[in-house]
Parts: sequence; structure tokens; C-alpha cells
Amino acid sequence: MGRGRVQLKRIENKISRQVTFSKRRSGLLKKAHEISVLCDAEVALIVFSSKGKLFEYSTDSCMERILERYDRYLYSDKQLVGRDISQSENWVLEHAKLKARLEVLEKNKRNFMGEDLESLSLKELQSLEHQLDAAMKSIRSRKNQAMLESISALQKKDKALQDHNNTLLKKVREKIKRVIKKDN
Amino acid sequence: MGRGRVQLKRIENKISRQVTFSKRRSGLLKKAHEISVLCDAEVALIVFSSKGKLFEYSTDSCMERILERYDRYLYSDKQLVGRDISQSENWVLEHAKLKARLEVLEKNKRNFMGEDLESLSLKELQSLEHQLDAAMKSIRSRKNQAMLESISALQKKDKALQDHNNTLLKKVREKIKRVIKKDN
DNA sequence: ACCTATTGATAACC
DNA sequence: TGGTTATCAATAGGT
Repeated sequence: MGRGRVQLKRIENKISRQVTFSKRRSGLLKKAHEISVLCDAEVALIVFSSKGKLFEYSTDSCMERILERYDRYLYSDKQLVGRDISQSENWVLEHAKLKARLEVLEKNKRNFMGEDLESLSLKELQSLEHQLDAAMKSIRSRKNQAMLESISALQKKDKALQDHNNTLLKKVREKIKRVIKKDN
Repeated sequence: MGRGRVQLKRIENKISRQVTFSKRRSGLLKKAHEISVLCDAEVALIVFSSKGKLFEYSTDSCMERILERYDRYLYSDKQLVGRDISQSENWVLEHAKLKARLEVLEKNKRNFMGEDLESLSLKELQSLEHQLDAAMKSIRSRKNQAMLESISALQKKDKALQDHNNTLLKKVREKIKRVIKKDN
């Protein structure tokens, strides 16, 4: 929808991504509410932005109740499917999931560090290159800012120290004068 | 949307309500997936129909992880109080370790993508920059190689096709010659 | 399930 | 973030 077609692919431009997120988020929450009211459904929607901010919707503003219902639903489902899926088996499953995700992230990291590239297609390589290029720009910009801040802070400190030095110097001089006067 | 305006109010006709639920549900899941991919967001969507059937979507098919993140977000200081209480100490420990590592890797990834840089020191920024610089070199080199390989493969294929064409052409010509001779 | 007239959502722009 | 508009997408009502 909108002025052009959209590929189902991460939006590379950060600003566009944020704007799109903001707009689609409100659309999504609205639709969640609509289906909830129109169809008498119970909906729980949780959205974390890429920066980690939370947005949520839940029918009758009762997220906890719905999540509990969800847990109950899964629990009963498991009971029906396998008669004795114990905590330890559940643990194995969870563990496997976490490990799988870890592996993905680690592969990801290696790629970001320029390793393990043989497994990537030309297209993926190109995408990676663009991503790193964009990242590099952000990083250099941020680094520059940090350096300027650091310089500014040092200059301020330097000024303060010089002022203090001058004050001390004055005191010393006056002391010397007084000593000389007394000697006379 | 559709042939008429819709009041935001429970649809009384049971059939219509079910049809609308089915259609809107798929639309909602689709949009949840889209914002997840387009905007790099983490989404968890749970829908119970009025008859109690469950439908769900979660980014990377990892509902439990997102719900845990949600819990952590809400009760950031009360660790592991809510959802999964009945686990052995060992499980909790292992799990916590994995999750900690996951978080590190995710933060890592964000940094590699040029996000969340405010939390880094100047030194870390510099290190990151060098790392990306090195990675970029590897990636470009590998991309180059992949492109050359691709070109070479295409040329080879092209050559083979041309050869085959020539062979076919020869055969056709000879056939024509023979036909002409017979005609004479 | 499939078909369209319509409304709704939203990408690009400011 | 909020508004506008041109377009595309979702879907209500019907078959």
C-alpha cells in the first residue's frame, strides 16, 4: 500500500525503517483491536522495536490472563499429543531452541566479521556488504561525535586546572611577599 | 474495506463473524510478519477465536523467547518470577547462561549493524570500526571471487552452447546437401 | 474457495 | 511526530 510496492525485506534506511515501524505498528494494533471486537476474539499482541521498546495490545487490557490461557492451551495440547512430556523433555526442547538461535547468531557474527563467507550466495554477500557499509557510516559518525565530546571535556578540565594553578600561584606569591616584609 | 462500511462492533451473525474472523486473522498474521521483517521488530501475536481455537505468530517462531523478554521487560528486577517457576536450579542456571550469551550476541549484532552505539566507549567504537573495515575487505574479496566464478561458469556454459549450436548447424547443412544431391 | 467494488492502509513526501 | 495524497492492499458481500 502506498506510493510503491514493498519488498518483504528489512528496510535498510534507518529513518524509513523507523517511520514505517511507527505507522505499521499503529495499523497492526488497530487491526488487532478490530478483530477482537468484531469477531469476539481474544488477542494478545506484543511488539518490540529494533531498539527494544515495547508496544502491546491485549483484548480488555488483560495481557496476563491471555498469556496464561496461552500457556494452558499449550500445556493441554502437549498432554494430548504425548502422554508424558515431562519437565525435563520440555527443558530439552527449550534448550534446543535457544541453542539453535545461538548458532544462527554466531554464524551471523562470523559473517559480520568477514568469516565463513564461503557459505553465502552472491546476493547474500552483496546484502552483507551494504549492511556493513551502512553500519560503518553510523559508527564513524558516532565515533566523531564521541571524539568531539571527549575533546570538549578535556578542554574544560584543562581550563579548570589552569585556573586553579593560577590561584595557587597567587597565594604563593603573596606568601613570599609577606615573608620578605617580615624579614625587613 | 470491502463493499460496505463496518461498525466497530461485534458481528452478530455467526457465519459472517466466522468468515470475517478467518479473513482478518490471516491479514493480521501477515501484517505481523511484515512489520517484523521490514522493521526488524520482534513480534508475538496470540489470537483465540470465539470458539477457543488458538492462532499465533512469532518472529523467528520463537514465542517463548519473546514472552520471556516481555516478562523481563515488565518485571526487570524480579527475575524469573512469573512464567516458569517449577524448574530445577540447574535448569535455571543453564538457561540463564544461554540467555545471557544470547543477549550479548544480540547486542553485538545491533552494534555490527550500526545501532545502539550510544552505549559504546570511544575505544570500543574504534575497535568496532577496525573490525568492520577488515570484514569489509574480506567480504569484497570474496564477493569478487564469487562474481569471477560466476562469470567464468557462464562463459563456459556459453562456449558449450555455442559448440553445440555449431554441431547442430553442421548436421543441418549436411542434411540439406544430401537432400539437394538426391533431388539432382 | 473465488470474485470485485469499495474501503482502508500506507509509502513517499513535506 | 503529524498531515497529505497517490497507490496499493485488504476485505465485505456475494456467488
